[in-house]
Amino acid sequence: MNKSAVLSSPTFSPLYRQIKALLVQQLQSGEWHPGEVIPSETELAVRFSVSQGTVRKAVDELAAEHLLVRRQGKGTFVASHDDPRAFFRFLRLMPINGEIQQAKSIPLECWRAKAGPEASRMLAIKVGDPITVVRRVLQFAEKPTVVDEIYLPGAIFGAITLDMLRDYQGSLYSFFEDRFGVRMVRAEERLRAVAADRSSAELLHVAEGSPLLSVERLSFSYADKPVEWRRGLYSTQEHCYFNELG
Amino acid sequence: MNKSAVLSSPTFSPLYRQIKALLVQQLQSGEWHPGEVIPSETELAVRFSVSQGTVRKAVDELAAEHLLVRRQGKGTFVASHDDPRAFFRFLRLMPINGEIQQAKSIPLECWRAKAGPEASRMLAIKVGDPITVVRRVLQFAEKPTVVDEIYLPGAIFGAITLDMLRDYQGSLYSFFEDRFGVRMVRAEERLRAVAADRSSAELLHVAEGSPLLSVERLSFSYADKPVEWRRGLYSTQEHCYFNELG
DNA sequence: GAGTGGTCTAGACCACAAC
DNA sequence: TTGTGGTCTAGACCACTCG
Repeated sequence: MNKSAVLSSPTFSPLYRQIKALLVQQLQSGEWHPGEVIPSETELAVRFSVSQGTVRKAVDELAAEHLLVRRQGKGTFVASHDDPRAFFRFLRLMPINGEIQQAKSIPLECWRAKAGPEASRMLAIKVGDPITVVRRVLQFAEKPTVVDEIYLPGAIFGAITLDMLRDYQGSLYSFFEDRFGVRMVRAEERLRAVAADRSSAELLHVAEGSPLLSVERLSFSYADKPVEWRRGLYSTQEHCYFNELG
Repeated sequence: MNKSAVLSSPTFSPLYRQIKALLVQQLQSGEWHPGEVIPSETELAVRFSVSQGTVRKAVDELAAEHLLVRRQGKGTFVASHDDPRAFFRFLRLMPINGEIQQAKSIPLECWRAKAGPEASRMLAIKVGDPITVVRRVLQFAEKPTVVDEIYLPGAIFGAITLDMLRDYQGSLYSFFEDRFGVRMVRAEERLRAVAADRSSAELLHVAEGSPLLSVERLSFSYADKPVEWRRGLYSTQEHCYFNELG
């Protein structure tokens, strides 16, 4: 194999990154599903005609980005939102006092709409394209704590119904993963403090006008494709948004 | 060197982690200062009697944790808060519209006190131990946006005065680094939405009772030693707290 | 050209999990 | 025992920076 031709190309990309891109492509194409093992490093090395160390470096990066999960002695797996270790990566709310509880999602509404200027900009679709909107409440220990409004491109999630959401056991991202083959890989959140509107105040059992944490999130799938935009209002009476600055 | 004795010890720690620990120790002891180069990989390999690859893996992890910064062709440097790339790692506030501006810190007060139960718990010191408290406002484009109250262990920061803070050009963490040799390595933040009290409302030019973002931060130096606890109130009229969920 | 970090290889051996 | 990921080594060569 003529490596020098590859290595000295004008837009230099090391071999392991090319391997990485191939692996991401496999993940994106749905060849390997969340929770499944991928071929061993030695097999991938043979398949791509590179050394095991090069595959290793590619897998290392994908593991650091939480696309893959390594388990010594068992193999390398496609990351999944079913994995309990992934639960609190996208929901940063924790009780101020007391231990962590599991959240319970209560879907309220689900309807179709056409993308307005904001949704179309966020989701990188055209104004007027179909979108699906979900409204739900999140409870901790029976107490309503978050109200979310979730905007999804209809092209992908057009088939969602309220009943599907109600029947599903597990997190919303597990639902997207299992039912629609869409895995959320990373997200951007923008937080502000706002006053509770009447409707949210009722749902969260707080006074109208009391301070709530507004969390806008844009989630991306493989290839940095935006696939979900949501706005949540968090009651922070008994919970706080936890963040680690590395 | 008898590696097997090391490798098969009951609390197994790979060689590169031991090297990493040694490097952290050097950083902590102040042998290498922020902004300076550290010895080259090959020299460290000789010094520690390991291969260059092992040193490399140790340095890789420290670079990922932002303790070191690698620059191809130049060397490996001790990370510093003076580096513009580090500015926005600890201040996650950005304008909702418009481009990023530089923050301006306005120190208001600086006094000594004795640690109460909360400060002592956070800073891992005894109740009654001396602490230094700083109060300041942060401005963006001349608009007051954040009011901070900062609690520091007096044993380390007892010498701080309001004049020192006023005279210093640069961020507070650069100040700690330059003047006290204390480098903040990571931090935990807890966010809530609260109503503005009278004093903060005046400082931030908002109405009393309007929603503010409360950000409590505990910062750690090397060896996970807590060295700063602060509470900030952020006005999120024109700014938002940006967070990336990896 | 000399020195630094960055990539790639090949091979040996260790730790862990499963059968 | 076998197969997986994890560690460690030694050496070659590439890319970048600076004098």
